[in-house]
Amino acid sequence: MKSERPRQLSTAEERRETVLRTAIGAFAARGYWGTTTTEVAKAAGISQAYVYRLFPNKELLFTAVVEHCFVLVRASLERAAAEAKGSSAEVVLEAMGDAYARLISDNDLMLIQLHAQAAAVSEPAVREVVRQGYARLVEYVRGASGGTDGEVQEFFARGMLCHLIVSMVADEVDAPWIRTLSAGITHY
Amino acid sequence: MKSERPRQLSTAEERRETVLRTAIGAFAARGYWGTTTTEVAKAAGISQAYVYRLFPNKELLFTAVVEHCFVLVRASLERAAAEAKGSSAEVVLEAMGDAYARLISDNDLMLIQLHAQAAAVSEPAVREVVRQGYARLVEYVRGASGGTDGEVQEFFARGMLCHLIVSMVADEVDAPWIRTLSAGITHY
DNA sequence: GCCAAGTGTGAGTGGTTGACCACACAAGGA
DNA sequence: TCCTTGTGTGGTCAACCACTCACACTTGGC
Repeated sequence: MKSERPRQLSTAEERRETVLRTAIGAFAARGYWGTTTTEVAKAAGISQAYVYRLFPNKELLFTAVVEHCFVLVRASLERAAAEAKGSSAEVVLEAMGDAYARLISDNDLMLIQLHAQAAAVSEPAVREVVRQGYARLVEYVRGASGGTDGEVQEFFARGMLCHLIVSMVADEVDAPWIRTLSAGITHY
Repeated sequence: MKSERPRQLSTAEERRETVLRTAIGAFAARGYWGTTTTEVAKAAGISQAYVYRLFPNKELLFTAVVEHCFVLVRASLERAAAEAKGSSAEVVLEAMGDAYARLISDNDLMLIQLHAQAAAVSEPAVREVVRQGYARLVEYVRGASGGTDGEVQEFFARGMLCHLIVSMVADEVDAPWIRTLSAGITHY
């Protein structure tokens, strides 16, 4: 017979997905080295020991989270590109930029990208995931928009500028230099 | 009588400067949370205990290093702007970009900026230094180049793109997406 | 030579971290 | 009912971290 609640315990796979989702918020604040596995466990509502049942070690946990974020970003761009299909490269890129702005309105997605970049410097496994992530992203943006190399490059340059603005919590500051940096960058 | 070597011990001020200089290399790899004060001490050739005589705590040590890096970057841009004085905004900005490319050819300067950005997210003291640093940088670039808001913005956007390229150690990879991202970015 | 001020370190301290393991409990088929 | 398989945790541990302190050595003025 089927019980009322489908299950009392989750399957390991379900738990892994929960951890992946909630760990974004945990790692977003202090990145790879500054975030403890206990914090990740608390965010997922499980014990710290169980984190190590689901992931072999901290590095693979982090790389899985980063990979998951890249998937989310790509999915968001795909939706935007689908809606703007058939338009000029400029319009498609603008739609993608807008989708990105919406996606990261809670900032955590973007902060993971920033922290992944920082960790990539000295952690080869993270570097590989970041490379793969941007490789697919760049090729997807190029293909879906049909933009030139220059347009695609500028698309990502603006994305990186977003990281800077968010990491400085620029919306707390009102000054000419901030307005210059964030000109034309939508903020939801 | 005057001894052969002017001094056997350094003054505290000299030591502080040594630490500031050498700590750039130490923090460049793993950033604020991933770098231990022991590593900083080793890079400076002093004991870990003495680091704490020269700086009250790790946070103020790191912010001092970040501040020092901003000073170096600004000085480099100033030299470039002085040489290109009187030219059009485009030429001055190009000279500055080239100077920046030369300055960070060893990558450590840039990596400190990246790690400072990452730490700024959750460390208010670091955030303040980063804000101040970019505030002066943006205003200086605007003033010295006479460029429009858009030109200045693009100048910094390209700088951020540099951070991404360096953090991924992109020069190890040869692929279309890498060439798209790093098109026109000088590499010494 | 003496002494006060400054430079520098070895040897810790308390607290935290990533990782591990024995064990308890739930599920569900035989 | 029993028993295998899988879910989940408390308790622990060695290693490590930021930070401290007592103490030794140098310097330079007298």
